[in-house]
Amino acid sequence: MQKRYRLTNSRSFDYLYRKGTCVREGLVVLYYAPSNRGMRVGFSVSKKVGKSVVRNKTKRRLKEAFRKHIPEIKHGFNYLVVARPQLADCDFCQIEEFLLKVLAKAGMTEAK
RNA sequence: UGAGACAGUCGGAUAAACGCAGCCCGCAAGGGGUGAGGAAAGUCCGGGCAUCGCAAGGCAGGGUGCCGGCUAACUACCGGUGAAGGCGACUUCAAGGAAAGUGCAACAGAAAUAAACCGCCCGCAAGGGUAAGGAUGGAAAGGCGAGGUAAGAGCUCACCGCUCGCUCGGCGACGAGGGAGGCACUGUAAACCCCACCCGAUGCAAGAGAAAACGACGGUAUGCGGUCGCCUGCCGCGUCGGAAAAUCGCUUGAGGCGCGCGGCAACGCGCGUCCUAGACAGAUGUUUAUCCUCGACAGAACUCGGCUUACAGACUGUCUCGCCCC
RNA sequence: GCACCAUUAGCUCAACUGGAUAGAGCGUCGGUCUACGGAACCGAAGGUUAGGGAUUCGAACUCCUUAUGGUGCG
Repeated sequence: MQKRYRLTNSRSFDYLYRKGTCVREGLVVLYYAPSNRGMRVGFSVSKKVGKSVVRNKTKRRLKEAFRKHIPEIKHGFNYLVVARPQLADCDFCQIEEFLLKVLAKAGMTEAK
């Protein structure tokens, strides 16, 4: 995922946690809020998920899943994807499925 | 063939497509190449590097403690000595001083650093001699045997231990031999302590750029401040905002690999060769194909040398003890 | 990343300078009382002193090491 799509400071994270709309689906939680600088996304995998190896792997898979679907996702919003602990046990297909579901529930996927 | 000791190595492979982080080439489009570990971990020691006030003196505090070597440095590495354990290969050990001084040693026991409860002997008794035997304890006055005696006793003797000289070997710790003393002198220093040696503090969130203009508050040296707990000494004259981000530090280093030489080894020297992550919400994933033994512990954040801890499985070398066969 | 602290019964804390049996409150369980319950009173159970090793005659206490939890520094 290219750098221009990333959230890069903790202020944005705090803003999304406080003011963003929250949608839960399965083992993935999504926060989103309107943005005036295109689309940006951050990923949060806490220490509850596991050790550093497990957390990094989970985060990479989330990134890859998000990246595959960037063209279908509405721009003009900031997103924050939070992983729940059991997500570390899922394979990539499940993670992708959870991500698409939560985005659909939020109404952020554009009809093809 | 079985059991074991020590040392060491590897840590799924190959290919393609789409992606990610630096780097290089290119005007651009794009292309090329590189990309986690043996422990990257814990942060237990020691350095490099950086800043602080000249890093100076003293006290306090801390660390280390057989000998020799190695190193940038270390108590942690290597080799040896001694002690303990193991049939053995081999392993483990913070291993100076208790005769500088102080403290502690519960309970038990007659008695705990000191001598008399029972006992034994002499004696009518009073009293005296004695440290063999007894129970306690972690520790009980060198051990054991013989002589000796009223009974006993290093009182005497042999052996062993201890202490102090001597000779020889070793750089040394120490070892071997032989001699003398005649047992005074319990343990504990990871108790205080003594002796010897070492240590300034803070850590890349260090710090550099970086210095200010200006504004607000305070207001005079017997004071205040200044990366040492205290003192001396030294230096400066206040505090806050301005000030936040980007950049640098940031990867060529006591570097890796190979060969040769010296050394038992740690390690050193020489030659050749390679450049091999450098992010800052923080880079390794997804899909497909083939193969196998179906893949453990685990993710760099300034850096290096050690230590410790985690680890599926596979492999190599040297050695020890047993059993069987020739 | 760096610097530190703590761990004792189910919970909150004691235990002196290392000395034998690790103690208190709350909670739990049993009993007395009551028609029943609460309160009160009586009694009991509950401990690998976080794990391992070392020093010592002897360790909750001293030393080393590991684990877990927590704190500070932008």
